[in-house]
Amino acid sequence: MTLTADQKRRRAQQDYNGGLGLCPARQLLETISSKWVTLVMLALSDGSLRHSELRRQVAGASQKMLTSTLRSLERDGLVSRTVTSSVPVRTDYQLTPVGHSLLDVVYRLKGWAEDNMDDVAHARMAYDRGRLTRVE
Amino acid sequence: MTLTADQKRRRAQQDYNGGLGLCPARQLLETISSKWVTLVMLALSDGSLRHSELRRQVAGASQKMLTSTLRSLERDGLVSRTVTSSVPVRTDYQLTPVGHSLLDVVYRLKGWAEDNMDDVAHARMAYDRGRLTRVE
DNA sequence: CTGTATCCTCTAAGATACTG
DNA sequence: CAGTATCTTAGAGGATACAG
Repeated sequence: MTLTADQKRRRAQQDYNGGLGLCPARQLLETISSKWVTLVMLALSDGSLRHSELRRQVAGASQKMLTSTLRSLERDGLVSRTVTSSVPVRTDYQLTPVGHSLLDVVYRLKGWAEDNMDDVAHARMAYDRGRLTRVE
Repeated sequence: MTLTADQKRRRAQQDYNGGLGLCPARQLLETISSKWVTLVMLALSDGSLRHSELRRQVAGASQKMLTSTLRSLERDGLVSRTVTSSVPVRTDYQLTPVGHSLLDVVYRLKGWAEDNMDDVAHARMAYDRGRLTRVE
C-alpha cells in the first residue's frame, strides 16, 4: 500500500496527538503555560494561603480561573488543599514538595528570559522594521 | 474615591494584560508552549535543515503551522533563514546561538518532566478516582 | 467564604486551495 | 520547492449569577 505525502502527514498527526501529545515534556509545558499557574505557584512559594488571600495576591484572576487553576494544580499533586469545615468555610492551599521542585524549574525559565528577552525584543523590532519598509 | 473589590479586580486585570503580560518570562512561556516550537528547535539542534527536510522530520505539522512556527522563531532571532535563489528555490534554517541557549533551557524542562511526570500522572489518577467514587 | 453553572468571546491550530 | 490566503473549529479564558 502506498500513501501520499498528505496521508502520511495525517497519520503522523494522529501519532502526534496520541503519542507525542502524551510526552511528559509536552504535558509539563501545557501545565505551566496556563495563564495563572505560575503566578499562583509564586504566590504560594513562601507558605500556605487561603482562597481569599490568593484572590487578593493574584489580582487579575477571575474567581473561576483561580479556582480552576487551583483544581488542576491539586489534581497534578503540585498543590494541596485543606478545608476546615467551620462557618464560614476556610480553605488553605500550599505547594507540595513536587510543586516546589517545579517552581525551581520555573525560576530557571525566568532566569533565561531575563537574560535574553532583550535580545529577542530587539530581534523582533528589527524583523518588523524590515517587513514594514518592504511593504510600504 | 473608593473602589469595589470587583472594580479593583478589573483594574488589576488591565494591569496584568498591559504589564505582567509583557513580562519576559510570560513571553518566553508563550513562545515555547506553541505547539511546534520545541519540536522544530529539536530538529534543528544538530545542524541546518531545508524546509522540506523539516517538513519530513517534524512530521505531523501542517505546512501552514511549520511555516508560521519558523517565521515566529526567525522573528525572535532564535532561528536564521537562508534563501538560495536558484530554481527551484532552496531555503535553509538553523538555530542561532540564542536559539541554542534556549534549547538548553528546554532540555531542563524535559528533564524535570521525565523525573516527575510519573508522580503527576499518579496524582491525577488518584484525584480522578476520588471524584468518580464520590459522583457515582 | 468558597465555590459551581452558564454563556460568550477570541484566538491558536488545522484543512484546503492556490502562486512564484 | 517554498510559501501565502482563506475558512473553519475547538478550547482557553472571561463575565455574570447563583448556592452551600
